[in-house]
Amino acid sequence: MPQRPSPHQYQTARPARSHTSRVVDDLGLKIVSGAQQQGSLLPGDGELIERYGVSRTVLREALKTLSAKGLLQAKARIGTRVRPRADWNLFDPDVLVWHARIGFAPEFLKHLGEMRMALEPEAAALAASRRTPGQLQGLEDWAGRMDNPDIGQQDFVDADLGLHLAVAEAANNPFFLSISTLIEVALVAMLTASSPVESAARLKASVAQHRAIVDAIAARDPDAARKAMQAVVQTGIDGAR
Amino acid sequence: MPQRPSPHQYQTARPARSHTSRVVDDLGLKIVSGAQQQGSLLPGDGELIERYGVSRTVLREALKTLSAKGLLQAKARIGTRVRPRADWNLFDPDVLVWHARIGFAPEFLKHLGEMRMALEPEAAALAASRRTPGQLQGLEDWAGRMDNPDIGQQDFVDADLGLHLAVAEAANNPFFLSISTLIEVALVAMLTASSPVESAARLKASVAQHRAIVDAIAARDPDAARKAMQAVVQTGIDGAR
DNA sequence: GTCAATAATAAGTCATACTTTTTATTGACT
DNA sequence: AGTCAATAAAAAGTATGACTTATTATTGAC
Repeated sequence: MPQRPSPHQYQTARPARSHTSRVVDDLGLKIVSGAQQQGSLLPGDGELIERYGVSRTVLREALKTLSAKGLLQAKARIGTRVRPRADWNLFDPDVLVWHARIGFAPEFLKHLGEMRMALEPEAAALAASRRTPGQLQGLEDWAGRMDNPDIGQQDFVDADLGLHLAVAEAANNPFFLSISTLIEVALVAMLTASSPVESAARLKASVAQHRAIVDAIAARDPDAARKAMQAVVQTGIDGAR
Repeated sequence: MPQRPSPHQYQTARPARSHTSRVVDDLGLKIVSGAQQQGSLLPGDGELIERYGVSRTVLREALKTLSAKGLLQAKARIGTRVRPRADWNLFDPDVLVWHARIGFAPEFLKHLGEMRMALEPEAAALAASRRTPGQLQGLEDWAGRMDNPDIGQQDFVDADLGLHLAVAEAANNPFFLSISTLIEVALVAMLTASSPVESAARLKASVAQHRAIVDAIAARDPDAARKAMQAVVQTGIDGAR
């Protein structure tokens, strides 16, 4: 049973409101949600052109975009099929946001948590050995923002997210940059799934956990950084139940 | 100094030799290789249409595909720019294969190794707790194939790759399926970078290491599986140095 | 019953004209 | 001189219609 979608505004939310992106968005959402099933054949151009009230040009460019993300495959004489989920590029920011928009099924939440547990602790460990002085300063700043006692709910989430993204960046490995949207979606998903109003005690504990990550990175201690991040991610997973 | 590209045939190698895919391929390679620099403006349609000898339709669909992968961004009145590498979807199979085709810079090899080290041990740990009987059988089969004393070079690589992909699949988490191409590219990269003819002793050691992974997964021992996979990946990284 | 010619279908391509968005320029007005 | 709004220009975006190619199913000869 999917949780309700969160009101969070994802970075990926494109202001590009062209006809093409409207069609991409709607079809992408239909596919990810299962309204257009895996392996199924899309309606022919004629029907889709009529459904969306666009030209063949727009429709084809939209299908090209979805094909590029692994969601569709066109074959002559057959038509355009929805590819099996195993072929989707789940790390694609759009695909991730579509998953977020349909609400988070517990199963999906679990899978997201497992990815965070694989990636973020390693990112923290790498950051500990490779962070630049400037990156460390950025991390300290984010930790400082979280530590503000009368911080609002939204600002806390932003600071939390900012810190995690800063860790990923400080790993100085471009692959960890590519998972920024995954971190964003996963973190927001877990915070959304947990109680909307966290107790002051829990907030304080969270701040301390995050501070431990930054301290370990400051001390250039990869193992401590990894452990500290594992604790944070585990807390997030537990909170989301 | 990039290593030479390997002769390996990647799964992603599309037989789709349409005009569009030719343009996508060529431009994608130019961008990834840096021949078309990050942040730079692409030539106007007129010039690209002439360069590739295609229609505007084909050119636009190619640009849409590259935009979908995060490589390009179009803005009215400005033109189409190559986005900074931080925005590329490095997990996209095509983007990965383009990286492979230009040869592996030591830096890129290091980053790939770090990703493997983050992902594969966790996949092995998850597989240990979640693998189905059928998946276990598949793993045993791959290990058996590697163990053949008079196996050829190519068949050994195939079995090696097959086993790693089977572990990722047995994690029963769709995100780990999405990194199949990453595993493939990284593994081939490391085998390519290491000595082309491995000694019999090293091959035997490799077989034993892989067997340990399968045994741990069979025994439903996540920690042992994680450790065994870490050893394998570390060996690959060391060999590539 | 096999196999090759062929018909049918949907994707792919081309050419052209037009619309919208965004930025730079121009020129009036304070 | 400096501000600001009207306007021009450039490039992306959209629309339309006709045509080509690839692939599969059908047909018919052997």
